[in-house]
Amino acid sequence: MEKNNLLENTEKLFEIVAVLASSIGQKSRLKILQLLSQAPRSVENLAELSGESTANTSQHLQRLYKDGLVSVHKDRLSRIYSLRDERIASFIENLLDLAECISTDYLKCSNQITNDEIKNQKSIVEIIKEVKNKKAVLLDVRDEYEAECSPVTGALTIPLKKISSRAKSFSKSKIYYLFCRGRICHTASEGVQILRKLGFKAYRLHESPNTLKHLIKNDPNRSSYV
Amino acid sequence: MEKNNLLENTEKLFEIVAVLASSIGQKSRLKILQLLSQAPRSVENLAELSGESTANTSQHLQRLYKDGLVSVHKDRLSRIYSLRDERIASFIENLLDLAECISTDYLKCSNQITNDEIKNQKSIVEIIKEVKNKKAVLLDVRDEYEAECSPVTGALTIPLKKISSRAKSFSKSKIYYLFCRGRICHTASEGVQILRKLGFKAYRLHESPNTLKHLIKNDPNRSSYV
DNA sequence: ACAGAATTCAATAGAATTCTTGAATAGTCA
DNA sequence: TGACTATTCAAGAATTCTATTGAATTCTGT
Repeated sequence: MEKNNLLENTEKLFEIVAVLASSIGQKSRLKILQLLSQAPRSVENLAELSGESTANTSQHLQRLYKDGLVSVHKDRLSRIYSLRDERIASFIENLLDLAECISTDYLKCSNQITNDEIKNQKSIVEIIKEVKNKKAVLLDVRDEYEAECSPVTGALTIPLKKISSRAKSFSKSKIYYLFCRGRICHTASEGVQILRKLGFKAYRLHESPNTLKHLIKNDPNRSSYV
Repeated sequence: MEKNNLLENTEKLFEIVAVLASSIGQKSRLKILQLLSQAPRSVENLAELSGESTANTSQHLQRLYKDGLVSVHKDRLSRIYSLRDERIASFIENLLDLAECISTDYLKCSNQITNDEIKNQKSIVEIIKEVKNKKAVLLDVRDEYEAECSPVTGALTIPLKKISSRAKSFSKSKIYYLFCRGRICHTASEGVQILRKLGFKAYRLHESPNTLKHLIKNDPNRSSYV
């Protein structure tokens, strides 16, 4: 009897975890979660950004809600969805890391301007030190709304669109480290291309805003940020 | 042109990650992965343990293989599948943690004898210290094969079946911490019930063997284990 | 109260997944 | 070689998932 209960519980647990994973395991929903990990958004907004229809997006959001991944609040006519827990964002990053170490070919794609070039020479911690010492600049190239909603202390926010105009005030002696939504987003790569054409030293970081935020926070020498 | 490539890459990445997550997000496959994170096993073996048909298990294994989660080698007539990377095991643990913090009701199930009771009083690190100081005993109640394949240094292996007979040599003054495959397995709970009926102080740990192994390894005072 | 906006609902068609069955294959061991 | 074993293959039925459409709902602001 007791044993049966335990078995049932185990079954239930497997079920719950499987549902959770399969909730994430769908392209449209993954996109939505990726967007929400940057900033809260309305249904219409998410639909537009993910390129799906509104009704479809709404349905996916309802599933994500049911599975406990997102929360909602109302703002006038709209319903604003957000990630229910910050840990979901880091979990998805985790998933990307796993994909990286598992999938053999997927990231070998050609024209990526990443921190791979410098990865083995400089650790992200070193880079943050450089930024702190004003030898380098951390550039957040996401749009203003996202940068505002999940800000990275110590980073300069310059949305991709404005980067070429703002570059006039840049220094050729500094190194520019660009980041966007993280590994799955390529905005920063575009920014790097632009800056390099203009003759600056620019690299892309794969780390997500969230990761960077925490890395900066835990930097023992972070006093100069405050 | 370049921009399109980047967009395609992004799409591809979403796809890859979604496939990976949905590969994990299915009950039978999750079970298989959970089993494989303890020890390598043959198809027939996995089928039996997970309660699915052989053909079905074989098919799931093929999908897991295609998605890069498991590897195979032959041993006489059988094909022995194993987890392709240790990180997959910790990723799944991660997933379980996420489920824990997200799902509101799932773990409130009644008759669980867990380390919840002691969680807020003792951290797992303290428990390991107790074990080191011989005040407590760490009991691995998985079967011999699994315990042998993913051993935890410092733990005493006593499979559930043998626990009541082996308990004769136990001490009433010590605390017994039991663990099994981790959070999703309830063998340790059964063991706790048995030991308590016999009058011993027994608790279940939720941590997986892998986690415990690492915790013990990183214990600064681990010298006494060697 | 009413026009309009944002979202959800309901129904459906098409696609994909999962499990089952029974046969086919490949390899072992005597 | 030939019986046997473990696994895979192939085909199909049942189920579930996804995207689409257009209507219904709910709420805002006037």
